[in-house]
Amino acid sequence: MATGTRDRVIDAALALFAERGVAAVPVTAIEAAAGLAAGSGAFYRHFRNKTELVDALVDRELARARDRVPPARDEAGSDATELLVTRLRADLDFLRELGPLIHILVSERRRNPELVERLRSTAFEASIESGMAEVLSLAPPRAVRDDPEAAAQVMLSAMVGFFLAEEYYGRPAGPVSAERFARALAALLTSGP
Amino acid sequence: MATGTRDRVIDAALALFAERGVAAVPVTAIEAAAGLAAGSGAFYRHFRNKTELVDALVDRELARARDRVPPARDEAGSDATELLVTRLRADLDFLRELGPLIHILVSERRRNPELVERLRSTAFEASIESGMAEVLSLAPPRAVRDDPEAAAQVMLSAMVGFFLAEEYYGRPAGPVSAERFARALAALLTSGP
DNA sequence: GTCTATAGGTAGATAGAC
DNA sequence: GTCTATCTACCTATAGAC
Repeated sequence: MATGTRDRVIDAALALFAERGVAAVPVTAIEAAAGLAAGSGAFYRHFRNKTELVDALVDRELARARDRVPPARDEAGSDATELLVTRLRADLDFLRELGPLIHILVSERRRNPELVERLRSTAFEASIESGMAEVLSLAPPRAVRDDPEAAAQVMLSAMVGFFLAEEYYGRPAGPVSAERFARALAALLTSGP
Repeated sequence: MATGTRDRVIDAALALFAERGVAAVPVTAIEAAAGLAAGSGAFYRHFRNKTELVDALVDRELARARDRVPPARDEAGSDATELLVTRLRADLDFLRELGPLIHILVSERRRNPELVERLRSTAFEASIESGMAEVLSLAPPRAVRDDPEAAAQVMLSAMVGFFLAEEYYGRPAGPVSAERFARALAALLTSGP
């Protein structure tokens, strides 16, 4: 059916865009990957053009990310550092799931600045806010209490920086594993006077 | 003279690539920006093709970055946190200077994986190493002493994450300024038991 | 080395049969 | 809705005069 094909096209495009970049994937390749004849204009029965496909793809994937249910946290028998390590690991897994979408958003930022602003004013600010609440709930050291908002941005920036290094280099960029990284970050944010 | 034009072409390309992305800039636009007639093949007297231009550009800019002389640090009357804040601010300025090159490297990573690996095994690992030495020299808290390598990667990741958010969003992404950010990060890395 | 002119290729998008 | 066929636009790269 029609809607089935439309979603197959989006699925195919998502995989191809993540692997090669939006600009480098011709519509014909998307058609082929979606089970349509390459070079037939079948694609254009579902999207006016490639730009509209990217918009639909980003909308669909952002909505999917927004609807994600955060895992309930199990506080039994854990100290503040352990609780934060658990959260950071979950956040990193979430970032990894979003990897393909993130690459597309980065490469499309010039074509769609309005989307960038939407993302900043929702995802970014919400992350700072929830990070601040989380870290303040964990008996934080003075360096965090002095400026919780800045500490939350340090936490978010470190996570994003670690994730992007992993993605960019195609593997852990150095000898520090995700586990070790999360533990070091959590220790900095929860230990001290 | 010949070499003069070649460098003008690289300069023009660097600016255009940073602004629009490598793939979106036709050779004709580079010619125009370099003071050559658009559509004349004058470009091809200096580079075999666009790929070779990108390679030359990246080589030149990486060498320029490598040859940068780090500013001597003035330790008079400063405590550990202040010293680190100063270093972090200088590092952020350096990242900002490298902005155009970084965008190009990111967008070209699929076309030139060998360059990515060269960058990882030199710039990334050197940054961790020097960051580790720096932070250990500043009477660090236990969280840093426990795993200095991981703490150094937290520092590097936070800096890169902050910088990239600024670049991606086209302005400071949140209410936390670079100054506040550097101060919070330095406090986390130098205060505590 | 730079120009005018152009060949040749690739990708976006449409027309019309089925 | 999907196909075959094709039109158009743009871009890379070359030829040959100056």
